[in-house]
Amino acid sequence: MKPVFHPDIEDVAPADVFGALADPIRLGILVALSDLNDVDRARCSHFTAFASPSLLSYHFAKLREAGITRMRVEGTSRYLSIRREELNQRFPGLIDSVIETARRDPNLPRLGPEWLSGGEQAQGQTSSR
Amino acid sequence: MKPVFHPDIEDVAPADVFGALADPIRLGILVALSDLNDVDRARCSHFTAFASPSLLSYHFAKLREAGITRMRVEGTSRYLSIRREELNQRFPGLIDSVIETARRDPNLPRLGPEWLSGGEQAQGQTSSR
DNA sequence: TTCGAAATTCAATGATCGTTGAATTAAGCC
DNA sequence: GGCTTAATTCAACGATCATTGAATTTCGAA
Repeated sequence: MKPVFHPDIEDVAPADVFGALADPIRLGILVALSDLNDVDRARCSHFTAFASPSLLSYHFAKLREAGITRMRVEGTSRYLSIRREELNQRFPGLIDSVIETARRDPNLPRLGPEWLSGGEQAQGQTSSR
Repeated sequence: MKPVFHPDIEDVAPADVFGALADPIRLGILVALSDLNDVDRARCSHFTAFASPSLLSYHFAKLREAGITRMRVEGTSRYLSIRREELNQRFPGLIDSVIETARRDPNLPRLGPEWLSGGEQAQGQTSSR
């Protein structure tokens, strides 16, 4: 499997980053990734409530191409995470205040509690559905 | 003169702010406003090196409508400033890390030194031009 | 009252954006 | 092999974007 393109963090311009943040769905994804205590627990399919699969693919690509997220391929699944260390090295403090700002926005799409809590339980459907 | 529309800061969404920041010219304007020690010393015409007058008008409007800048009308001139207190109240810490991030970008348009230093001298042309 | 400077408005352009839905790829499993 | 699931790709759409250049508004000063 071809392992997805990620830009070198030094090639990312501030305007590109802000462009990628200029959308409620993408801000929702970013907050959700942050809520997942980060690394590699977020499969793309966790976000089906946010938008259709093809639209999600589009938004994932935007975030990735702007240097904000990393995507790890494993089988037919993809795992997302925020490129925290690199972002903090290149734009110190920025990503945290962005996430903090987005987290306070009540109009962003949010992850259901079934994905949040610990992350260790079996991931079958929850009662109501 | 009709005194220009400014959105209530509470009506500004994070995604709107990031949208307004997703452009090098606007980031350049923002950094320049910040460099001008803020309040009300920045006339629109200070930015003629950044773009054509009509394009500048367009970018000024974007920043203003996103709640980032304030525009004070005085005669035929307009004075720009950053809505710092309001932004900090609504999105604590955000605008400072945005400006700090933008300030480090070497590719943004910048103000010539004739506008910067003290701001008290006569504003005639500088030697070379 | 005419002139000039400051800035905006307007119409037009090509580019990019967000969204849809259908088709496609790729891997794991019976 | 043939399903099923995960996710992407592609073509299309209308909307918004950045940019241009010409016309317009507004005010102050000669």
